[in-house]
Amino acid sequence: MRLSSYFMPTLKENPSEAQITSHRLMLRAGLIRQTSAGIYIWLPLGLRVMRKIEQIVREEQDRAGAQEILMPTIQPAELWQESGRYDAYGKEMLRITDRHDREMLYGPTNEEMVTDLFRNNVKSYKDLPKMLYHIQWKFRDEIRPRFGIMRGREFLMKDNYSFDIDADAGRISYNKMYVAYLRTFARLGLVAIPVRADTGAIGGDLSHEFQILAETGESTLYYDKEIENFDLASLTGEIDMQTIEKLQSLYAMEEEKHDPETCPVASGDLRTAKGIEVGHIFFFGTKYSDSMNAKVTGADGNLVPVEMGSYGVGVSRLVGALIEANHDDNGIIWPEVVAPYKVGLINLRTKDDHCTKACDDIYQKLSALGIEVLYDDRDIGAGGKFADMDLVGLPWQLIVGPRGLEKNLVELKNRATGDREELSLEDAISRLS
RNA sequence: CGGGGAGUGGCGCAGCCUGGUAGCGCACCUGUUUUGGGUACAGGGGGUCGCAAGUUCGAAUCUUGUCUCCCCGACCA
Repeated sequence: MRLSSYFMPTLKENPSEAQITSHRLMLRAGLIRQTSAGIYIWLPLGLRVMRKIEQIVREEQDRAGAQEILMPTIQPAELWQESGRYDAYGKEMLRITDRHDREMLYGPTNEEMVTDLFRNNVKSYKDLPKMLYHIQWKFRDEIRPRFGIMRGREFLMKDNYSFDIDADAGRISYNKMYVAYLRTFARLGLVAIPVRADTGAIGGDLSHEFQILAETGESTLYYDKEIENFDLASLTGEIDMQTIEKLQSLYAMEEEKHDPETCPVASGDLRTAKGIEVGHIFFFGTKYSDSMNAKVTGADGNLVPVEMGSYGVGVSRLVGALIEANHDDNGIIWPEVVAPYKVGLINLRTKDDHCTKACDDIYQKLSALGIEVLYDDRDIGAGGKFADMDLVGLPWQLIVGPRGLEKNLVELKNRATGDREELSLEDAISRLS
């Protein structure tokens, strides 16, 4: 992509409304723009990052045996009246009336809808287990949206729902998602600690939140320091049951679940930290299948309510969380797996025909190799290009100017380490492929 | 919802107290210059001051109402 024609409105100064780093950088690097409190437009660069995160989440869901569907954002109130949550949910639910005076709502989550789908179409234990997920926009009318995308009112969430014949099978589905989450966050290069959590409005007795440690986090965590021995950011391979059991046996609690009186961990071994909740998994059994009459015929011929769980990942929130975890004073530092482009090609002298020719040539070669390149071919000063490229945070910068070209050299800069290397054109291209 | 702060060109801000129809930096456009970390100079375009009502000869400035945004708290799949 040529920057001269790309929509990437960067800001030199910090917008006054943004307090935390990720919010500031998302505005400054041209990832998002706010339209009203907690509601944002995703600009090209931000959308590319979100799509990449979404894809990693999707791949791990599929790998765990879940099947992707797409449910609507607008739901009929009847389903929620049936489960009893229409009244229970309160003002966080955005209620809408259509032209026929029918009560509708913008979905904050989809348990009711997916339970309805299930009961209408699945009748036998032979069709179980099933896991159905979608990646869809949600709306929660938060009392106070804040921190940019991190606590927005509209947000993109992956939510998966499991259906099993009994509680034991349900626990297996739960653990499959537990593993999928460990792998998902590890692939994103994040250390996400699974902590036991309150089940809140969802209900049930088993729940883990996946928390990324960050000072700007809204949750408070207490955990056994032994958890730090797990290399959580590296769990991208097969994860055996032993690891799961060990990890789940260690003390790790979200604030509401932590009780200093009964905590078994010695105070010297107890860590406390702030965390950003990026995932939350629940096993709630028959809470919805009972109230909504979602039953299947068991092997013995009797009808039994299905055992269910639900599993959420805050996809849009992860964009912010990744920035909180990966930045410096100059801007964002994207991990390569989610970077909007892999390489930023900087033409230091667009008016120099030789230099521009060389850059055009590199751009074509890299593009032909399938490498995502953001090519700064704008007619502005070198300083601005360096500053923008650092701000936007692409993993590699390929800096090309007349001075180096005289010696047939270009400069390759690693955004994360700041290391620079002078290479021949050919070597630079092969290093990036 | 309780407490606090703020709405003046795209962004950051000054002006408001002591009313006289708007200013600075950045960004933008033109030209020259410069070019390896936001180059310099000159010229230029753009706002009626969140909205409404009121006071006044006259309101960005005073009064009242209202909307929006931000921060702290409560809240929170």
